[in-house]
Amino acid sequence: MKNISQRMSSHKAGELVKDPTTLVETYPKVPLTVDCVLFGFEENVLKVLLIRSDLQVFDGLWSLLGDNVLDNEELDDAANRILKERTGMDDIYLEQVRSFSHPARHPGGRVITVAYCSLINIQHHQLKILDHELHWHEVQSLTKMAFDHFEILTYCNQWLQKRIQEHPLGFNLLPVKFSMRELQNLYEAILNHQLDRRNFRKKFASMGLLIDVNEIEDNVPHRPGKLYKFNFEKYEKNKRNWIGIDF
Amino acid sequence: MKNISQRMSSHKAGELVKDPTTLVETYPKVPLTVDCVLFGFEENVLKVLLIRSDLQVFDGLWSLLGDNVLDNEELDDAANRILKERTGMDDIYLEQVRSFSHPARHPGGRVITVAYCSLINIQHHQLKILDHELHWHEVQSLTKMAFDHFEILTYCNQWLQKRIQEHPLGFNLLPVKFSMRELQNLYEAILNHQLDRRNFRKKFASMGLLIDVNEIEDNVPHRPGKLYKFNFEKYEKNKRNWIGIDF
DNA sequence: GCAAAAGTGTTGTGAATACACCCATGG
DNA sequence: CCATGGGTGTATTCACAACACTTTTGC
Repeated sequence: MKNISQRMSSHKAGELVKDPTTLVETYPKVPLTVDCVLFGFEENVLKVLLIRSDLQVFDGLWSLLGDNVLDNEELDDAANRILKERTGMDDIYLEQVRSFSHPARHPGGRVITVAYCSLINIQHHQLKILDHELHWHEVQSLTKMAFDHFEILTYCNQWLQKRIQEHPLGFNLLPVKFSMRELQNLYEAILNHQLDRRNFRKKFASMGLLIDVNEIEDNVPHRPGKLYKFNFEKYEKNKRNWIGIDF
Repeated sequence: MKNISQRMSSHKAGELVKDPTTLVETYPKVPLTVDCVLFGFEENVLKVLLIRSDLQVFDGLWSLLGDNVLDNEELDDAANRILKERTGMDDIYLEQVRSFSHPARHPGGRVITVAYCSLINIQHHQLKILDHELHWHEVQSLTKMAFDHFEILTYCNQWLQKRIQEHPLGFNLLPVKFSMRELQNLYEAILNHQLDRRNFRKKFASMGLLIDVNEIEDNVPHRPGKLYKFNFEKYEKNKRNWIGIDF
């Protein structure tokens, strides 16, 4: 396969390429997939939606939800399509994380994949995941998966840990109305770290991004907590710009 | 082109795929390139290394340094290869940023590209860039480029702004020995923001990651500043783990 | 009244900010 | 001696961390 130096020497320096289509036809082509890491939160545990691998070499192992990218399909669209096919939902938080390209990552030959993270509220789509091949798995309990999917999951989990500290992603995993306790449980589960309850509440109170909906928890065997929803509009308006060296 | 539902219906549910190679052969294939955003720093200005596009439709426009990914080549390797071909250097800071996949981003048809950022010290490789098609361009002065490269550059520039505040990347753009003034100029150029000189020095002093090499600047028309080098070993040992909500 | 979690305030410490003067060097 | 930028210190403000008691509800 030609690399750029060889191609460049095939036409005179300074001479312009008139037919880009012919040029592109000389490029090697690779099979490209998107793998979605669908995170959810249930019973105070961070979970990920997995499917049993249908490859015999990975017999019994779990894999991420992936599919090949279609002709002329944007990667974002491919990820949204997979999400829709699996959960029936659209308008879901979804973000590209990174590409994985180890030549031997797929037993069927060279396949490059682009990992996407999505955070979904498990309550909101329980209907579609009755398919017995799909399963919400505790993130912490996984060690081995099909392909390089464990590596991808680990990377996305770290990405999520960092991301959730700087952006209000967590609210996508919670019900629209949630208690402070639920919010804190979510952060503790994702960060895998205990947080001081008073300081946590103080922090969110001082941000002024939670709206008290004047409702309280129901059916709890103790004093019910107040419910809040997140003020996405205010957040979008006041997004801060970071200046500050910190490492 | 088949998507996953169609493929899945072509073999019985529960039946395992025995020949992954045949499966992969059914995947659509796309031309894949890597584009390197090579940042440099000179005359207190952030620059990027560009080449004149050799496509006629982009006549006169500048483009990033890119090349197609070779068969069985890792993306990281492709990026390093391009870097080596263009600057003659290896062991350079290089990181994958994200993929760009708009179907019409390349006039020759569907080409997906993965953007990499690299930070290089302009002084260290002046020899190889005498090629008249290569040029260090001020990042701030660019508005229009070939392909979607202006979009990629803008994205990478923002990525760099964030990254440099949390990781000691900046030192890759400076000479091994540098003055506090040079360091601050670099940060101000990248962040596009003035910083208080005393607080900047205090911050870096308190981190304890700068080694005083007991040398001073030369040939400056004023009191010469002390020179430092960055203590990469100490940084690697003490890398901090972030816990803290901030948005 | 007991268990269980909600709700709340203060204090200390360290970091970021704002700000002004003297010093060393070259010309 | 003058111009230029190097080098330093302090006071204030703010954010974070640590920490304990009272309140409300279900049972």
